[in-house]
Amino acid sequence: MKNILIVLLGPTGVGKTDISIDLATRFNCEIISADSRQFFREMRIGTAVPTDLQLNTINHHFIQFRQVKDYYSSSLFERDVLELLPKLFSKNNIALMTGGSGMYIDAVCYGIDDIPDVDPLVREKYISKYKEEGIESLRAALKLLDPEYYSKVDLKNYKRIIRALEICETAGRPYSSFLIKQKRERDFTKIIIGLERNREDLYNRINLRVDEMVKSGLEQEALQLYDFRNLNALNSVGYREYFDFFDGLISREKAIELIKRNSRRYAKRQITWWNKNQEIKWFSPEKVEEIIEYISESIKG
RNA sequence: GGUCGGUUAACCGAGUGGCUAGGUAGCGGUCUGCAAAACCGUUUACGGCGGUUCGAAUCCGCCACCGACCU
Repeated sequence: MKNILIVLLGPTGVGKTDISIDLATRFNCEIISADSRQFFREMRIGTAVPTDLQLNTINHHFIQFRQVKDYYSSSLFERDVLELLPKLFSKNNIALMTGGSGMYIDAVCYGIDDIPDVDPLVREKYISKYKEEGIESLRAALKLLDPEYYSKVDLKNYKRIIRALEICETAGRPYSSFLIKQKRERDFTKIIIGLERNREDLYNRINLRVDEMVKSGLEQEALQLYDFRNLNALNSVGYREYFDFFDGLISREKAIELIKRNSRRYAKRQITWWNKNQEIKWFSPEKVEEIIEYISESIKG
């Protein structure tokens, strides 16, 4: 019997969590969360982690298993998921992965090139270089070390340039030489389900959900994480806006308004990411029966 | 009824005769390691009708609407 990974994806607020519970119950499988912020145990309200009831009903993996100070990446996620899957498949040939982090999902589904780990000090060096000398000096360095990538990158995006530079230095060869971009074969079948709603409904849901998070104490949660505000994990919608409020830069109302806006934009970016993936079969979250039917058919076929 | 001020894109808002202000929201996109990140692109509007002018958002007249004050 072949192993199957059902992937349930969709923009933030579309309704993935509830459906993932339905599907996991129906197919008697466990859930792998592919949400780059739900990984962190200190971030609960702002990342809309499943309820305790949901977590108790279905076995979840990769939820709140790291601390905000920990380093984690899509590559580590690929490794960890591929390590976990055989264990899940030994119990049942179906597993369900759900989430909204496009790059993490792609890493599991299609693989990601092997690129050496970077010494944090090297990274620090280039970050300082950027801060002190500006992006122009980064460009100049990249042009020298990796002209091929230089001709392709977005030269205004300092993050991309820094990444390339730190790899060049660590490996002693151009970053672009690592970018094979070959899809990896997987020993399981993927069934990729996308959830979509019309834009207006989605945005209304996002706005309402933010209000609910606020009622549930998002401000308090953010306040507790204030000391960690410079960590990458906290450079997240729902937290950084509150940090600005704590710093007196904006009003509380403004912070909440910005959380809504930034969540909407995030959702749009997610949609854009998936737009070009022809493997995704899209459904309305209202049509759970159709999704189940589609999965059942795919499993048989 | 009168006097004055105002009416600019979804919103805010600058612009006094020719040269697409700007901002925000929205929309579209990029993407191989902290990705809920970072970055890029984008909407040619001047309340209505006439007039002056080679040319009007800009000047003139009338009308409509909004606001303030007067009666």
